[in-house]
Amino acid sequence: MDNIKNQWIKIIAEGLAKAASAKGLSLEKIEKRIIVEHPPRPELGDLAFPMFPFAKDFKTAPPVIAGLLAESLGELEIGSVKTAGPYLNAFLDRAVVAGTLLKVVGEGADAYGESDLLKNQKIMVEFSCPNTNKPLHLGHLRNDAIGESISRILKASGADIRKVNLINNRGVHICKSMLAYQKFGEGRTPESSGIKGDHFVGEFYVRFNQWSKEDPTAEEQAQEMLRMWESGDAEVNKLWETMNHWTIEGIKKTYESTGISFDRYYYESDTYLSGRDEVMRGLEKAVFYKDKDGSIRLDLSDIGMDTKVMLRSDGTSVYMTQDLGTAIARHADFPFDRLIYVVGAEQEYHFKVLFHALKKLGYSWAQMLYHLSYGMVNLPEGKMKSREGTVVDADDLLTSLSEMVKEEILAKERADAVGDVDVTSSKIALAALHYFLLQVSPYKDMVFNPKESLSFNGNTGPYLQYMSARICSILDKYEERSVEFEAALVDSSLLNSDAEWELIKLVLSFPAQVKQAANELNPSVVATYLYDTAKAFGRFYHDCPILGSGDKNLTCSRIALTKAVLQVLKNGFDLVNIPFISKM
RNA sequence: GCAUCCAUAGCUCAGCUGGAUAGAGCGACGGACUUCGAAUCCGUAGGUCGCAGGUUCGAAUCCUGCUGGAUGUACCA
Repeated sequence: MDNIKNQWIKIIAEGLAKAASAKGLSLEKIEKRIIVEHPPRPELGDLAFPMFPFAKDFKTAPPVIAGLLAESLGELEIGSVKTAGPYLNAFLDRAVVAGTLLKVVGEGADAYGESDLLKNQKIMVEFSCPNTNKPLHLGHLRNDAIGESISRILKASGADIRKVNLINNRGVHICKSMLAYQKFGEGRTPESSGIKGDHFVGEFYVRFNQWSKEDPTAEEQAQEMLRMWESGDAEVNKLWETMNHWTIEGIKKTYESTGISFDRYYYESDTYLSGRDEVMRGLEKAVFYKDKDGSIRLDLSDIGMDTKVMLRSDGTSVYMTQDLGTAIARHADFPFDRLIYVVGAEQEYHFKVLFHALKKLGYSWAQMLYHLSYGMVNLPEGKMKSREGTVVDADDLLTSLSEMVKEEILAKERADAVGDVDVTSSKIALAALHYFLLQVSPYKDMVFNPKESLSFNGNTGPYLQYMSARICSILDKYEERSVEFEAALVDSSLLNSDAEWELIKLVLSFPAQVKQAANELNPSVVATYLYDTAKAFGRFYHDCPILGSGDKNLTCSRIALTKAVLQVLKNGFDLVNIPFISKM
């Protein structure tokens, strides 16, 4: 589609130049000034060229220029033009375009949509970053969905991607669940109690908060445990290792069930020490300074901010300390051209300071760091609050979604057709969830209504899956009846109805959509595109009988188009982590 | 207080570097299954694009101010 647009820009530029010289005028940088748009309604044409920008050159009204241009263009081989007020609209030659489509998106074109936009670029993407004291919640699911999808989109754009996680496994909040386990655990384990590890540990975190209400020394005891941990106390460390393992194993199971993966895990417990060393070096180099209160700080007055603590007065680390260490370790491991932190908008200040600190420390790559800031997930009743117990647990949500899907499958009596009902249910549930989370622009806050928003009708993930499943079923039938169509030929000129034409244009615009998503770091571009395409297919197969078209060649051509649509849906699903299923 | 972000249909969201009559879904109402699975399709109703200025031939989009909301402004993460 890009090629087609560029061809037209050249033609329009030549036409304008000709029209201008006929009036004794000469235009400069015509091609760059030409704007290509899509007319608001398809019957107006396929491409639109507004003439407003040339009004001053010609010293005439845009509608007149459009007329002059149409005249100077005359008859064209690649389509036709028509004036519409101040616009010159182009109608593409449908047969030619359809022909190129079928060539480009042949069967098995798994690479369709990929580009070399970011060729030779090393990009690291950090996302998820859970604490090891409780299981994942809905907020993490948005983070995971964005991180995974962005990584896939950038990879499809040619980048060398490294997905990384950072496990927040140290600090007083971790000690709280450990302490509660010591007090109330009675030696139980996730295995012995039959509870997933992260949930098991999470229960003790909740237990601590209950206990701390009864016992005023609880907080103090947790602090003491942190000191013991930092000083390397063997017993505390053993407990820490055990409980961390439980949580991480549990969280990894959630990743597995949501299709999220990482190339490398970093652990805060490994990086906070190197971060501390880095702060000390920064102190020597006078990048940081020692405050009167004994803490080591960074002066941010040069960027209009206050000061920020890099290391506590007692020498222990803060969040900033370990993030410095982590960033440096990462660049050593994988010399990235870009590092994208997928982290909530509430941490914008933190990253501003982090990036500035690294710059001041002399790391030239500090300017390659980017905070992909995303908004909160709220509930219809308001914010999720752990104190009020309104936090939506990730595993629980996935389970209840799957249950809802399963009921639907049974109600529609599709159980026999889909094969394994549970597997299919969870795949559909995942599609509902991921589509819902990714269809919203990342930077915006969003409302998650578990009851209404995750319906399986309309603008949803399951709708997309439904359309692709329908395609599969049509293609199966076509194969079954292949004898009937043996001698048929694909003839792109037969695909000339409006429904087919809209579909063809959509399929051809897929690579451009992926590029846009990569440039904007915005998976919702792909999500929206997939919905538009699925919807256009829905219209097409209602309007245009495929197997029963009454003409072998037409059927064969429509099958080729249908296959192209399936290919685009498949490739697009992968970018937004929606499982492809052939039956539902 | 200051800083950043957000405000589009009853609800949830799209709207590309400014361009033609602002679009979907849900919900409401009305149609379409003896014909490729109706988790579908088609139609109707529903909008002062928060308010007020400005730039421009032209603004939902860019600028300024205001109102409302979110977040941040920790030796928490």
